[in-house]
Amino acid sequence: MMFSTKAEYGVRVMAHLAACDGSQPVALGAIAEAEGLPLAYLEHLVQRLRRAELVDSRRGAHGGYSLSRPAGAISMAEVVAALEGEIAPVECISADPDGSLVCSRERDGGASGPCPTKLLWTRVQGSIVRTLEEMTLSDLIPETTTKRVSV
Amino acid sequence: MMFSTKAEYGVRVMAHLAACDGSQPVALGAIAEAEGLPLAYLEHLVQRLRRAELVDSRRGAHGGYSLSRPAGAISMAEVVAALEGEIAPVECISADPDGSLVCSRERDGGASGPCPTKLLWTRVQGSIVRTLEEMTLSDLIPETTTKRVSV
DNA sequence: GGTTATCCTACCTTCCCGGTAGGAATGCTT
DNA sequence: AAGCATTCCTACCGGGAAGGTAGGATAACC
Repeated sequence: MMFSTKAEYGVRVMAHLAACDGSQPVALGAIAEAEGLPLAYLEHLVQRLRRAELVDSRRGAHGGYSLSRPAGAISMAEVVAALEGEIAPVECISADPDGSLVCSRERDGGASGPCPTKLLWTRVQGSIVRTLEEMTLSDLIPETTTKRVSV
Repeated sequence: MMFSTKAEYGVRVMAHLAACDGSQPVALGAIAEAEGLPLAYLEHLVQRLRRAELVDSRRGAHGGYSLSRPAGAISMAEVVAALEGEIAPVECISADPDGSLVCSRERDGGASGPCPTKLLWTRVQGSIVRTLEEMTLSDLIPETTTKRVSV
């Protein structure tokens, strides 16, 4: 298992929101009950989604959460990144904008060339990120479930 | 970080073996020292590789490990699977040859259709497995390091 | 004002990762 | 045969994170 339940649960919440009519916010309690997940735990996850500006929140009675954008405009890469953090298969590949972190293999001044395993992990990372970016929330909700209001 | 150091270290060991002349086994202690990794820990990992029949072992003096097959015939998918176990991004996708495990969303008799998030995770899994299967150990070792004996 | 909900912080518990330890088995070498 | 090098096996352990709980503060609606 490579992703934690943060991603698993969080994606479900997003899918649930996408499946609902977005005209009014959905209370997290309703989602928790429908999905059979602990409310208190979902609260943590949805906060991440909110800070990433993927959902809007309304407090108070009849409050809840709603997608900040149409489902088709929210890539799964954004969702997973918000929940799980940076997408990197191994520490070797962990983001270093400044390139400070090199595989321990590269410490020796690069005489032996770059870490031979780096190629593998960058490719794996690339393929994961690419497939996540190719999908949006709207790809998760079957047509029948989508609001057919405007039909 | 999605893969543990088991995969990271184990792949390094395999890459090291692939880079060495395979005519005689390499002691794990030498690899541990060269890669700067704890020997006692590598022993665990290399046992997994051995049980998966990816490496051959020879005990006693001048013993060690060697690839069981030419590097080009060992896919990285095999290596990672041996080290990390089944490749599944989330529990939802965890292998059930018999299909017994369904997402909790699918418990309700499937009235609401299959778990909407399943599509996402199966695609992610597919892309990971595919890229791992496309690469072999020989892709990790630069030409210069490869034995140019038979040239 | 009371109710409904989000928001925030702190805590707790269980699991597994990364690593250690110690020895038994095996095979060279002398 | 003795000794050494190395794999093999089992057990153990400490720390950290994941998964989850608790309690209250804040905000909006009625």
